[in-house]
Amino acid sequence: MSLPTSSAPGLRQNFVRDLVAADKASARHGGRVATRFPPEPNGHLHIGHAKAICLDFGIADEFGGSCNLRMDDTNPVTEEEAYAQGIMEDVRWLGFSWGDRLFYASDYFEKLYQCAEALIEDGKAYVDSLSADEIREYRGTLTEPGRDSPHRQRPVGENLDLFRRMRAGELPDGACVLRARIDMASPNINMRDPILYRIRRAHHHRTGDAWCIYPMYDYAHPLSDAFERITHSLCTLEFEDHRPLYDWLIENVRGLPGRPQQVEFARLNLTYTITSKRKLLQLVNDKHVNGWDDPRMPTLSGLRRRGCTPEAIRRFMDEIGVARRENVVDVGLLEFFVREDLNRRAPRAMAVLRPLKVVLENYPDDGVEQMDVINNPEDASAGARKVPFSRVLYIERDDFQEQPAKKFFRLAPGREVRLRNAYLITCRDVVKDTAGEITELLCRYDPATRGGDAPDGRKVKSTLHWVSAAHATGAEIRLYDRLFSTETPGSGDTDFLAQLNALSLETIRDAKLEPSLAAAAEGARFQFERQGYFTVDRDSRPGAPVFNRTVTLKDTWARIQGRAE
RNA sequence: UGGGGCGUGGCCAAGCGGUAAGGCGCGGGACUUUGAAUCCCGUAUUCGAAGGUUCGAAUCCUUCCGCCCCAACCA
Repeated sequence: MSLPTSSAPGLRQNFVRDLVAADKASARHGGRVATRFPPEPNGHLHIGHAKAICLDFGIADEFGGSCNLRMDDTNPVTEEEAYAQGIMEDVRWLGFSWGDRLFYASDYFEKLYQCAEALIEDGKAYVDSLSADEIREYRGTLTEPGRDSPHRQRPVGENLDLFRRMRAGELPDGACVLRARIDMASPNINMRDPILYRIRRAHHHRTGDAWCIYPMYDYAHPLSDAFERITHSLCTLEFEDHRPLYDWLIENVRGLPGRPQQVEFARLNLTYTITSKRKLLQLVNDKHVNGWDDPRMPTLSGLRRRGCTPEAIRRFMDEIGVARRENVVDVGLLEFFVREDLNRRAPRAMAVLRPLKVVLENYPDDGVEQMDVINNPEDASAGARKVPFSRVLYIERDDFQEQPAKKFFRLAPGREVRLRNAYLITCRDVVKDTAGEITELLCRYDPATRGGDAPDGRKVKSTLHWVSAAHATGAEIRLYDRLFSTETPGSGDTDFLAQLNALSLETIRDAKLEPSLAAAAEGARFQFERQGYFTVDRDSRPGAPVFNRTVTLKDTWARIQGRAE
């Protein structure tokens, strides 16, 4: 009954796949598989949505089915066309295609309306004139049953007339609603005569002012699924309690062309990561970040700008699986896949974030050599380049310790190390200013070690990256460490803003880069030796690129600090 | 005695009556012109707990414990 595991690239651990496979095998939906990804265009997609996207499109892909992109735009007050456009861009970027199957729930408004009239005619829906407060009161509580509305027995003809007047705009906002007639005593609150339509005079981004009544999610969703002949309507766990209502509508609305089934799975939670649209919107609105695509944001556009690849995200989703269990995945796992992917494709480059001057006393004053450097040891096709070397260089400040700690292998007085792809050098002296700050290192190089190998076979314990001072390109580098927020996922309405301290952004303005990087194109990704992976930001200026750090090397800094102690 | 879900190592997660996959992390080793990567090896006598059924249980039954979701004219 279950299909071979790990057939498709990804979706390995996945109960949904087994379920769909069983349905397909038993020809439950005529052997068809049709899914949909139904975002509400009221914000931008984030990493949590990526799980749903990979699942919806992945399942369709795996079973030779189709996946529709449907904008769930039934609430005009929060939705905008610009968001819909952003959503499309993000889904495409992630690597999925909906072909010509782009839909809007608002396209179904007329159809949905006709279905509602039919429901009324069948005695299965009625217009309620209670106020919102009264409806809440009549609904009962978690432990007490609800009570029938005094309007519950309104005759069909009257319901029809009122509903038509609702549509015609004869009734003010809030005057009444259309409700399904199900069971006010149901233990499932969603079944206590749920509201199907409300009056809301708001401009809709697509239908304009054509409508003043709008369908509720619970009504529009199952019917939209049926209209599109969706077979498997995948959604997150919180909609579990809505399934009986979903099924009720599928069964009680006449003439539906399909009989979709709703299947729920657990949403993705990531440590340190905010995946609440409301909070993300607040970050944007309150200007804690510079827009939805700020590299600190967990939005797909933010991750993209930060240099994260869609391949890495998909691999991540494959690996975390799909289950019905609440989960909080360590963001380090996402970072692992970003590193894994970038390691293969990002060329290496030398960059010095916090420069310390090194003068090679025995190197000719005006000498310049072009060193041959491999672009990516993981990828021979990436080729090689020339990097200028001269008497005055910069190395990383952290790569020197005047009094080296026990496990510190890099440069120290009297010690010999290798400059990557260049020479072995030995530190002879330390120059300080009047304040005692180290201003430069006086070193000697071994002319016989060009390329980094000693003819006599002697070894050094460390290899440093460097940049020729006279040739260096200045750059601005933004370091983002551990994304977003320290708030514990799922902690609800805690003051997450107070915990944004991990939304750390350190900007280094005087970093020194090897000259080849001056012309790096926007979006290009590099691994700066031992500093992590960096991406050229769109805000770069000619000759002075701006880099965002995509992700650090595996715990580099923690290890260095830990071992240096 | 409201309803609906879920509990497998630090984090995910397979398993569906035959004697605990895999990934991340972690520990150890090899290699190394990035303390990265790569490559080996190790990492749950145990599946929330307690009973029971069975030759045999994480898988079946019973009870208990814990966690999540639901009372928007949001989705």
